[in-house]
Amino acid sequence: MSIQVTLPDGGVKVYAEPLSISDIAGDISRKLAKNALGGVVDGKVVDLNTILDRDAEVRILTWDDDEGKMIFRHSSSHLLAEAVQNLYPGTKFGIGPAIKDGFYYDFDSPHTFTEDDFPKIEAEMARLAKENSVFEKNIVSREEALAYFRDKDENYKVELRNDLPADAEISTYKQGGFLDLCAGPHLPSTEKIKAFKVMSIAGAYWRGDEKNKMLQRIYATSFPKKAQLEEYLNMLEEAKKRDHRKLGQELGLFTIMEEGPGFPFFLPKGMILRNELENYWREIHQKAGYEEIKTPMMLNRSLWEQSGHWQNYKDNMYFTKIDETDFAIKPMNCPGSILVYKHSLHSYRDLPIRMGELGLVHRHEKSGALHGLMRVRCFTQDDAHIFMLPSQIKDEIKGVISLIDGVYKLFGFDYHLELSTKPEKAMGSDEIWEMATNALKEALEEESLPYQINEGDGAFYGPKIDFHLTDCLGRTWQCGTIQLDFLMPEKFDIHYIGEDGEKHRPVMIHRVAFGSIERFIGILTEHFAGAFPTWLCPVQVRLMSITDKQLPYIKEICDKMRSRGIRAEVDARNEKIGYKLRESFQMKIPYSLVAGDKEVADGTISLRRLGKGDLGAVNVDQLIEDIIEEIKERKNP
RNA sequence: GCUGCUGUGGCUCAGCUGGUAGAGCAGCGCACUCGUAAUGCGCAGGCCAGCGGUUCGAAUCCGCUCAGCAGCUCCA
Repeated sequence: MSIQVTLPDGGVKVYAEPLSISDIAGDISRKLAKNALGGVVDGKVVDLNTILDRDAEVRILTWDDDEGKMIFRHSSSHLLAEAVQNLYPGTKFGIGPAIKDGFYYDFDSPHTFTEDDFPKIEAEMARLAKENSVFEKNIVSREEALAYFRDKDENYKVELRNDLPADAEISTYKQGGFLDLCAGPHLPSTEKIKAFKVMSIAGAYWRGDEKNKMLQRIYATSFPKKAQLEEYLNMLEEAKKRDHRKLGQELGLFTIMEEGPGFPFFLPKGMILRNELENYWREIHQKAGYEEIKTPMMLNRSLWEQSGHWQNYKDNMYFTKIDETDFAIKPMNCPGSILVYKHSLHSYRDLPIRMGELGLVHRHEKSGALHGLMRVRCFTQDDAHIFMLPSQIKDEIKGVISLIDGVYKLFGFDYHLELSTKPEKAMGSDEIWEMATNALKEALEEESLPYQINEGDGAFYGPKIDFHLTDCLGRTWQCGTIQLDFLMPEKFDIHYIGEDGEKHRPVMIHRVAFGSIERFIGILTEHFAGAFPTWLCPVQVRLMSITDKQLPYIKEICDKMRSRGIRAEVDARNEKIGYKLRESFQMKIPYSLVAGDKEVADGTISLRRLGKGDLGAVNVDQLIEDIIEEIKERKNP
């Protein structure tokens, strides 16, 4: 008998006797043996010490593989649980999975954890890791599992065990003095876990259900090397510096006051940025054949009942009364757009009709959900609704995809697509849903765009394509969405007159590119760390003089720039040049221009470009043309 | 909404175990007229989130409310 192992590169190794994944790694190279964290056998992730006794395709997992990281972090979470078990007797255990960037474990403990406990927990974890306990796997019967955890009064584990399918193989892993109900896989032993840090503590509902008890969740992260942990912590620091709430405050873009929780105020500087975004938006939509409308912020309740929003979202809507009649503040723009469509008759020749609206919507978000500009109670959707013939669906979807693609490319965002399918609270028949979902799929496939399926995450009236963009720190944000809708046209009984002179039902697309302008500004702020492209900058140029003597000279240049549409200002304060420059940099102003006697004599100006240092004296007129060009082209820094 | 934490001048923060507020920055004034990330001096600015309680006395202790932060839940 021999065992044939096929490796990812297509290479085949033949072994005479059963052997472990770890042995295979060792046979490939010493380095791989050292770095191996687990394996994949015929597509299944397994422990490194799993014995292979048959032919299989094998891949060795290291830290470079996502699955490898998951194994490492999952084992780390068991280490955390063991530390907590030792330090805080009486604690019951929930679940402890690996997540992106780390892991957590949920505890139900008589002790209330605080940050002060972190060093103690870390020290205990370090002690346990050094003991290099082996992760022992045991297959147990349902009864054994039940008996063990019931005896220990581990009611959460008992619940988990009870919910496992009757034919499921139940396994436990034990390292040191900690035994957990766990499917694995795990590291061979704890010694590889060299660098870890307890990050935070937070409440979390048992099994993610807000009806259940809230447990204490300890978040932590771990790495094979100390340097990697340091790097990760530095990245977090960087993200913290870029926090749009902090930068929004420092740069004077927006503020949120106690008087209006979740209702942001845009300050003059933020308003400039916002208007620039909206100008850009109007420009590209006008080119793409959209018309712009504005619909009322408050409309009769019956409209929302007709659309289905009342039934689905009334708890998150704001209401008021006018003369005994209920009105709702709009949480969405589509019913308004539909009324505009209905307002006149449409011929098939007029379709598609693309109606855009920068619509201010209000939604009652729970107080705990609010977060700067990212999650607010009123925001502006850069919305549009396309009414079209069924035959136009694919082309319109492609058109929208290309429009949104252009928006993200402009800011240098990468993105990926997700297709969200029928949710539980969907309206409409399965046939309609299938038709709509297939239309979206076909459009994506014809454009050869890769996408993931996001099962059950569609809107109640239709499936959607979501754009998830990645910022420069690698974080992802869901922004654009394209929703295909056969239902609203029916609910609102809208139609067009076809070639045959009869009434027909149009199909609708709902779509946004920015998503929420407020949120997009938040994302841009973090993406650019406040150093926006010049075209978006509230102040594009700041002029300063060495002494008061050159003030008239820079004022003249400032006027010239302003007359050409550049947002320039003079810092006329009687301060040293270093002081004035410092503030200019802190305000992330792209162009800092300095004039002393030399520049006045030569008719030049000294240029210091944000992030590029002192560029020396330049010709003023040429500089003006360059800046105008940069703004016009909407170049990135 | 839930769990935990926080709330002091425009901003960032100090204020030990309760004795009725302090700094830096920003602002204003004066002097200096200066070459690429903070010139010096002076002035002004706070019912310590709000309400109630304990106490001879509360920014400090307790309760409630509001707001914020980190998660959870939710996000058409």
